[in-house]
Amino acid sequence: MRGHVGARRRNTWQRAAVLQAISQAPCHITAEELHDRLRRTRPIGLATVYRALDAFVRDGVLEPAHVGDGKVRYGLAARHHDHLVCLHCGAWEALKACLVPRLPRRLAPGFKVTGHQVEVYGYCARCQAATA
Amino acid sequence: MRGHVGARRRNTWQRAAVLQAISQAPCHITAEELHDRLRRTRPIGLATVYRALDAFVRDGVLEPAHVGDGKVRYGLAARHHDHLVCLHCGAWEALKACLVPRLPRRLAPGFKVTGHQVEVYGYCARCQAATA
DNA sequence: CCTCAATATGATAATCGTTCTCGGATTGAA
DNA sequence: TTCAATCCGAGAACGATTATCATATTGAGG
Repeated sequence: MRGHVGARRRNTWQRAAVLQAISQAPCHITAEELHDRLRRTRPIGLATVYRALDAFVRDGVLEPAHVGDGKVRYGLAARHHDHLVCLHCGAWEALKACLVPRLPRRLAPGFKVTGHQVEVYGYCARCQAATA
Repeated sequence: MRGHVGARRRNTWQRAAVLQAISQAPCHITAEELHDRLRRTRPIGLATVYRALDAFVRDGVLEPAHVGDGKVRYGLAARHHDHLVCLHCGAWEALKACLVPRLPRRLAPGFKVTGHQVEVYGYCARCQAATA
């Protein structure tokens, strides 16, 4: 990783576009999906998208989420990142309700909490039916 | 993914070794770490380790955990998978206490919950000090 | 105890998300 | 306007995981 938490960022249309696209996405989105959307308007490099996402995460604007499919998804830091994940087929869906409404502010000495993500594991209805 | 939830599994020393090594590990472990440990005793293929892990996850014996470093960690399904993750340097540490003691059994129609993982995001003490 | 089809293993190639490299373009403070 | 710091884009490199495939093992049935 490079840069600093409070490092000076330059304003470029690429970063503005990344942030705007993410804020308009219905839910968490991958770097590649973001790249595809942005490219429909103007040419933009994939590496640039990744760099912008990394910078926003460092600045606390975006938060990453993992669903176990090998891709990192990004969303605004204020949004929830709770998912149901099927251990059999890997299918996942976002949960509307937040499972951890009151997160302790001091979980470890000096650690400043800014957000969280919950992955709930189990078996989806379809996989259960297929093996009943 | 291959295999079935209730598929017939054969007993091989490789799978037994994988399960034993994981149950003895102090905390969540990656496939590569597992492979290195197992290889100290007997030769075993990395692909075999991955296949065994996948099978155990499908059978509900193991659960995956993600810390955002691009590697999947595995642990017994009963264990907690709560982590503090620094958004700046990527450092992480496991939490002893479980943040979601009472998970609702019915989050979605037909979904059978077996476990969960919480990632708490923020900034570690060192990164805060470095940019104060 | 044998047979044999189903399944597992291992070495390695392939995949694919992500990061790195580097020459050239932009930004913004002075 | 100047210019150093920073960013961009294209593609190579990287690394974790998965696929391939020939061979070996397992275990239910005879």
